[in-house]
Amino acid sequence: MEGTDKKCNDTRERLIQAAGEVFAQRGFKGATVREISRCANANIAAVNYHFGDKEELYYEVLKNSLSSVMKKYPPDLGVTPESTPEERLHAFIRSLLFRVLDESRPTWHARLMAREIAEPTAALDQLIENILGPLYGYLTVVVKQLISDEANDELVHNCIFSIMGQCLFYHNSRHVISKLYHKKFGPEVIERLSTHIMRFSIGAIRDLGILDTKSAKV
Amino acid sequence: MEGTDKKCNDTRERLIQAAGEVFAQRGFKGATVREISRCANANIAAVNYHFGDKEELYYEVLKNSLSSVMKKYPPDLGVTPESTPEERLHAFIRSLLFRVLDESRPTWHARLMAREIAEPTAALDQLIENILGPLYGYLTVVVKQLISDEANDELVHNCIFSIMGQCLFYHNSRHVISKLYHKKFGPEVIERLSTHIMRFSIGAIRDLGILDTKSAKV
Amino acid sequence: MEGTDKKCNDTRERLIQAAGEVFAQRGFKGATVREISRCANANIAAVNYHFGDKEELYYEVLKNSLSSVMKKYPPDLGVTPESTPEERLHAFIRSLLFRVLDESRPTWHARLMAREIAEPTAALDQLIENILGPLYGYLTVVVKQLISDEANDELVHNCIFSIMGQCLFYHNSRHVISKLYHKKFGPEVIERLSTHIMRFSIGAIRDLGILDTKSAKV
Amino acid sequence: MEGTDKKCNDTRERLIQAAGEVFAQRGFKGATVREISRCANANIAAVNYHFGDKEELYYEVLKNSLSSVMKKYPPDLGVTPESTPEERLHAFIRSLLFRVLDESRPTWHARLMAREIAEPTAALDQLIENILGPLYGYLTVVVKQLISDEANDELVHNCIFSIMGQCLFYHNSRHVISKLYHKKFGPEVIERLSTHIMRFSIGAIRDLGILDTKSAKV
DNA sequence: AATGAATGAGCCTTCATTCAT
DNA sequence: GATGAATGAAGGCTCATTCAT
Repeated sequence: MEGTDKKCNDTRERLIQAAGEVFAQRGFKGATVREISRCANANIAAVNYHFGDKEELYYEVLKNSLSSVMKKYPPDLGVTPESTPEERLHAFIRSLLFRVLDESRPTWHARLMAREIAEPTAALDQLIENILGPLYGYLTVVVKQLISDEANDELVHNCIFSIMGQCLFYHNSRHVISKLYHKKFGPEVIERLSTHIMRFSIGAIRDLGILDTKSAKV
Repeated sequence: MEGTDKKCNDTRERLIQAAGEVFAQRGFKGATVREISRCANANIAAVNYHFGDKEELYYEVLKNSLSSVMKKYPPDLGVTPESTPEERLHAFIRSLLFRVLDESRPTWHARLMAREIAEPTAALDQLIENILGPLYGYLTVVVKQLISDEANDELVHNCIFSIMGQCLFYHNSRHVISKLYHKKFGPEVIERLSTHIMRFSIGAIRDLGILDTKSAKV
Repeated sequence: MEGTDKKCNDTRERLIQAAGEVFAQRGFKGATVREISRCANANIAAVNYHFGDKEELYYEVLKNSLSSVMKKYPPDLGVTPESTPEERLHAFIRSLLFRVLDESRPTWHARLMAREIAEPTAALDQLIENILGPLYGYLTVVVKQLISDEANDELVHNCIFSIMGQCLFYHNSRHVISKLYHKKFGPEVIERLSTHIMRFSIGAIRDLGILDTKSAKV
Repeated sequence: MEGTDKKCNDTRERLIQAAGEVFAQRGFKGATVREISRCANANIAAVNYHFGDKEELYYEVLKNSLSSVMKKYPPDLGVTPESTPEERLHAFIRSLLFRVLDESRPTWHARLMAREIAEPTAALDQLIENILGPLYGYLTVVVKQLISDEANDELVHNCIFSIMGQCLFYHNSRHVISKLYHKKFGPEVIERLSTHIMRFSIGAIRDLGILDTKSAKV
């Protein structure tokens, strides 16, 4: 009994893993059920048997991705209650960069989400609710601490976008960067990039914070 | 006389325009020759007649896009020889944001390029050589002027990426942003965003420049 | 048990039979996958599923044809070890004529080979290696026995070609013959033709053999 | 005036020549109007303009071929009124072999006819009436002279077929021959082949003639 | 529960032909 | 008279899906 269940869950699980890889690499349209099945060492009908159709498989993959990522990378990864806002920001950036750039591990989770962000399907809402919303919320708190709790909302949003944009850029433009500057994103490089983005952002926020405080006073 | 030319070039031109829209919206794989032909009010065989095949049409669209964009938005758009580096940076950011975000005009050019950047085809090299290379080069000069002509190369690159990342973020994450913050990117909003990115970046660069100068002195 | 196998092999087999007919009648280019599928009572995608593509189906048909023909018509069909060379030659001619002309059975095998001989594809090598080579080899032995074991090689080849040519003519020119002489190739006619070719060839070979023996003596 | 006519007839003539080559090489189905037009340095619409459609062009090519061949190779080529039947037969065979095998000249005429014989179109009747009928008729006379004027009709026909078959074999099986025996058909080889066929046939006919005369006497 | 076979819609492309000048 | 553009039917093939076991 357990054997069959195991076999069955095994196939299901292998399909999700394989589909994750393939969807992340080729996109929803570019991925074929045949390739996914082959990568998962499963029958071609297995996808429809286990998930109904290709689209449902995609949602399942994304859902699986969300819970997996939420477990592995809590938003406050590596910070203690006593950490300064600067430390929190650095940890946030570092964590995001590693998730998005490190290709030494099977990181199709982040790459798949990047795809979903750029070209949303019906699953975007789930992604926002479970991952992106909390992520942006956490970053909002950190940025507010850096500026001032009474900071102008628009300014805070803009700062968040500036930080997120810097991080995601390295993923979205990775092909151009590697063609233009022959750069590969090994762990040390990622480490230095995260330091740069942290400094760049903190310098900027301090500057803007002063302006904001002034204008707020007026 | 004009009639024949017009008729003949007309179909070809209509195909390019239609293909631009469809490729930008659905990607190369997702786009179908049938839809493109229909949008262009052309026969389905017209694509093959004028361009040989779908791939060649795609290249032609991109090439057309390049020259069109290069004409409309020269890298130093709106600056005079006497402009300060800050003014140049602002102009650069503003121009980039408008190209990428303004949906009041048929802006498939920029959207198509964003696709090509995220998921390159064989045409990426052309795009880099004709557009992205010069763009990054121009920005490099401006950033160097802001920091110091002898600035550390890695620092300069990182700053460029930070600026580009902030701008492109609004395109790549537009769906998420509009869902999370119900923001639409009208002209005034874009104007304010560009001011923000300019200030954010200049504040940061000054900060980093001081650090860099110090370390250089050591 | 038998049911599943039967159903499954059935479609594949039906496709091969139907493709044989259609290829033999219309040639590789003239045949359409749609017509083959229809003749085989199969879905149009079945060809792709079972054989990959049209070309691979063609090879499979020809390969199937080879083994089928080799089983039914061994080169020494109907002769005993004690048969005289004349009897062997008659049996050879008779067998070849029946294979090529008898339209009372589905003889697309021979007609398909005739096509392949006249307008070869990449599959010609297989045909030569498995069928034509042995066939010509067997005929060579018989002709050598009729002339002399030390017969001039060129003479032997020429005699083989003369014999083969006489036989194949009735296939290649069948339309012209039936228009000019209103001849249909029923079994008795084929029987008489084979007798004619046998006599014609033996008379000729004896004549030439005498000449050859003389010149060899000189 | 003459210029335009010349130009016009020129195009028409070039189309026929080009179509002859292409039809002979690829067959009716395999040939494309585009390739023919290109080979003839003509516009793609020229075929339909001058001939109505592809099929009509084919007929025109064949008709042209007939008259051209009839002029160049009269059935009694190279024989005098005093020639013996043996000399006539040799001349006939030699002429046929050269027409069919000699690839040093543009001999698409014969190759096209060979195609038409193997896979007739509606134009076969013309071919038979104008070329093949007279050809077979001439050969009938020669063979009758060799046997006896009162020879059995069936025997005469069979002998004709045996002779024609030997000749055409070298064309129809040329690919197999060159693969099996690495033979190329240069002028000297053709010369020797025609001598062989002549001897082979005359030897055979004499033999059969004796038999026939005997049976006729009975 | 799980599979290999079968399906039909839809893809890009090629073709002979016709149209408008 | 002659041409380049445009047409639509049909080609081979791929795909996600369903069927029959």
